Amino acid sequence: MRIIQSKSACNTCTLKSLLFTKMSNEELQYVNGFRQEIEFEKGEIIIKANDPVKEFLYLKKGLVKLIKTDLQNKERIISIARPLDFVSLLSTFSDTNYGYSITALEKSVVCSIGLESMKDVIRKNGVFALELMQQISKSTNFVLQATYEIDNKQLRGRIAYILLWFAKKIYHKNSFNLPISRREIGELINMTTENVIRILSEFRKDGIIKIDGKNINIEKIDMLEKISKSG
Amino acid sequence: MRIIQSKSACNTCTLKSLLFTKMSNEELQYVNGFRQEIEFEKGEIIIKANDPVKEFLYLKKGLVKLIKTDLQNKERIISIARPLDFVSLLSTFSDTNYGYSITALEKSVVCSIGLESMKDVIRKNGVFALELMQQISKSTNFVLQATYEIDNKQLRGRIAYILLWFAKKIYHKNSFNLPISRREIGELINMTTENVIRILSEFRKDGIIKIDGKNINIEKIDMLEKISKSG
DNA sequence: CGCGGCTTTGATGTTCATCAAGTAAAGTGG
DNA sequence: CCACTTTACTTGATGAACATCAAAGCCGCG
Repeated sequence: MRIIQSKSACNTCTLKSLLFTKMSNEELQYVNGFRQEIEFEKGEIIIKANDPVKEFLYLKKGLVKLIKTDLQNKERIISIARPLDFVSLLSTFSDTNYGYSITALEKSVVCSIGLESMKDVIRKNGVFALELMQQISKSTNFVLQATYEIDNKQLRGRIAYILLWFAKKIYHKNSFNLPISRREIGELINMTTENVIRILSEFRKDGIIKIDGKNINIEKIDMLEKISKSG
Repeated sequence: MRIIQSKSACNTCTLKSLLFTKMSNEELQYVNGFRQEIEFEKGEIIIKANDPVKEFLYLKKGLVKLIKTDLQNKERIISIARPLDFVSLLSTFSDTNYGYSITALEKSVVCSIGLESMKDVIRKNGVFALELMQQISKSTNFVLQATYEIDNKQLRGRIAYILLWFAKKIYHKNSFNLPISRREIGELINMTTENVIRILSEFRKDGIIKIDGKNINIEKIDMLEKISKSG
């Protein structure tokens, strides 16, 4: 973890386009004063569950995972977030403490804005608040939707679903390196490591995908679609 | 379904205390002009999935369920909502159409406020917006949290969990009438009707609960707690 | 009165987790 | 840089948890 001496500022940030268009220049400068850019190495913990929520976080570069740990210490990955995802949205405005942990899956840069300064802007700028609300709802909706979909599928359907998700939503191509281990895939789609491996092997034997370590090559995307849909 | 000619208004409503404390009197009167009170009989559909979101809904009286239907037409109950729950929160500000259906489990009265009038207030009143945001986050967090918890338990744990939930969160006593059928319990905690019945019978035989049709009487609440926790 | 939906119990089969055991890969410390 | 340890990956065998199928009684409703 390393705090970056950033020369950039919110109002000139190329990423502000997404959400912060509803903020005035003054407001952007204001929150910029409470902003830090922090770099995390692969594997580093960004937020620990139960930490107090003191910041509004968003991901500028990299890839992170959000994890919930249950009473039996079993981990479940809630979501994998890419740049521009507002990674702390699930807890930021509801709880005083985080309900999950956040870990970097690759070298990542996070913008951390002091929570109180964000709240100040929200209180004063209802248009921005509305925009942010829609963003929060969309994020949580996505997580809920995905969770239900996955849990209704059988194991083969889950693997198909997640491979398609990586191909379409994260990497935008049919060949990519998995950013997570087999075990983590299991935590993401609720199955054991052994079965993740078994079914990946099945898909390989059936000629649906090619595997070389973490590298995945989707050969028959229509088959995957079918398996994913049929459950 | 019947529109009630209500003599009451938002600013005198006893329920405004929860959320609408952050609205001014003028604002309350304003949204009141776009407000309808609607009564639904048990079993009536309040919102159908894919309906356009035109209103902000909250439950004044009764009990409702939120249902998601998947591609295989399998239903899953997302949540059961009591009065003061803002039943449409999950979709209201994120989608143009509802992602789930809402059905009355008993005779219910719903306040329906025109969405645009609500948005007007949000845009002008950031303090209210912040309050609403926290409410949205709490609702979705609860749903997510419950979903993960339930899915990590085995069947006996799920039944124990849901019985305790009804006793503690809905009826506030150890004897109550189930508002839903065995099949619906299955849809709520992700198991088949047969197994819901089977495990309820087991609990009965073990003297943990008494059952008479829809009436449930919890005899050994500590046992239920234990079963719920141990998974 | 009969029909469909809800409830119940038992029998059967499938899906999946668990256990075991071994190989490969990746850190770690001297 | 090499021995050592740990972590990731892989395959097979076993058993448990759960869904599915089947059959019958019950109740409310047209």
